[in-house]
Amino acid sequence: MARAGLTTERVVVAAADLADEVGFAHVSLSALARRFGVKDASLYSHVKNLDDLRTRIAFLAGAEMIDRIAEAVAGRAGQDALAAFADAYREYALEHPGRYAATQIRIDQSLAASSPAFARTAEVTYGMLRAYGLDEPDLTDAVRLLRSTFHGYCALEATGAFGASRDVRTSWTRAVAALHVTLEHWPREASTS
Amino acid sequence: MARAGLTTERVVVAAADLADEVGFAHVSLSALARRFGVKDASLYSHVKNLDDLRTRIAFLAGAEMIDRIAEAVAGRAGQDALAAFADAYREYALEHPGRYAATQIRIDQSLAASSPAFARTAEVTYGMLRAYGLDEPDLTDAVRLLRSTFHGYCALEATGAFGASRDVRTSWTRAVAALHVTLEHWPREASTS
DNA sequence: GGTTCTTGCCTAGACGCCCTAGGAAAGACT
DNA sequence: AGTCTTTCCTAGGGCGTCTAGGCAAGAACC
Repeated sequence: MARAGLTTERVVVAAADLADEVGFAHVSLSALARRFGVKDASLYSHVKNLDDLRTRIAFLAGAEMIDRIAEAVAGRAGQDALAAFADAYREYALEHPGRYAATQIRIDQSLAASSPAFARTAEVTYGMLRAYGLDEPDLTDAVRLLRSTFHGYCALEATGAFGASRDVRTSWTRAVAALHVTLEHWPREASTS
Repeated sequence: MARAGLTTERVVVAAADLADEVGFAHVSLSALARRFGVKDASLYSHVKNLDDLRTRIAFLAGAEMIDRIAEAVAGRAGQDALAAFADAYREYALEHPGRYAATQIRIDQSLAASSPAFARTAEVTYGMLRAYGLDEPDLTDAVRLLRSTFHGYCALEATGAFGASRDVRTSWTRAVAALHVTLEHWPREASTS
């Protein structure tokens, strides 16, 4: 019988595609095996188990996403960089809902630390904020605010939590603009009540 | 054989408790039945199926949550009201991770519209924002920004996405303070570029 | 108090998904 | 050609969802 030519890489990419189509929660080894024309037991040579597969999708998505963001941010600074970062983030989340959902799973802290994508994400994010002249611990607070807003908006938009009344893109643009103003006038740590 | 005394209400509450303990994604009818000392098929008299159960948990959680928020906001205005709203929101999400996760599932728009909790949520939220004097469509944009930040922060905190370095409560307080400033200086629609 | 009716919980069973153990054969290497 | 490695297989157990049909607990009636 001709072999399907599976590799861990191919399996994970196919799983990520499947996630984008049917939703991350509905990714199953059975469905994936069906897609390859293979029995589900065969996949266990390439992936430890379902949890391992999910983690691998998360790392794949994280790497893809930060690549797109880094490219968008390159050569920009200040509000320009922030807007580029935000739009690239949201576009990835909308284009790849399954992959994006994967990035939100709980990942072992030490495992995450060893990933180049995580380091790169921190680097790009903090780099983008450099123009605002914040120092620690303000910087961490600001990053947390940004991540929260970006993720929250995309998550809510993806689940259809926003009514259709007002254009979703416009609200996004204005939210990002508001964040820019917030960053410019960020109260320094000493002034916290 | 003595009956377990199941009702839809009791089943849903037990399911919500189970969700808080093991995570919303791991709520199963089997586990729930086990908890009641009952066969899983028995639950189908009280709940249509797993999806129905999940939706009911979501409505329960949504109602509980807005009750807590409304109580916290009552009698406050401006920054006070915003902080009370935000803290009540976050506390609920942290105390009841499973219930909170349930509120994030996709719910049929018309089904949601018929829920009193949804109307109440809109009422309380828009009421809290009254002090900032915003009109539509700015109001909708502002609500979307608030929801995004609140949800994003809680979701990231819940999945352990924030490193342990900086106190999570402090970052939250400062994020809420930043939102207050943003709302006070919200650029009116006409001035949008 | 007995009879009837409703309905709560049951058994039985189909089907899907996760995962392990062990076997067969395709393709690489000598 | 013979050997080795690796890929994919079959077989099977465990757990989860869900349906169909049955029995008996407890309420409702006489």
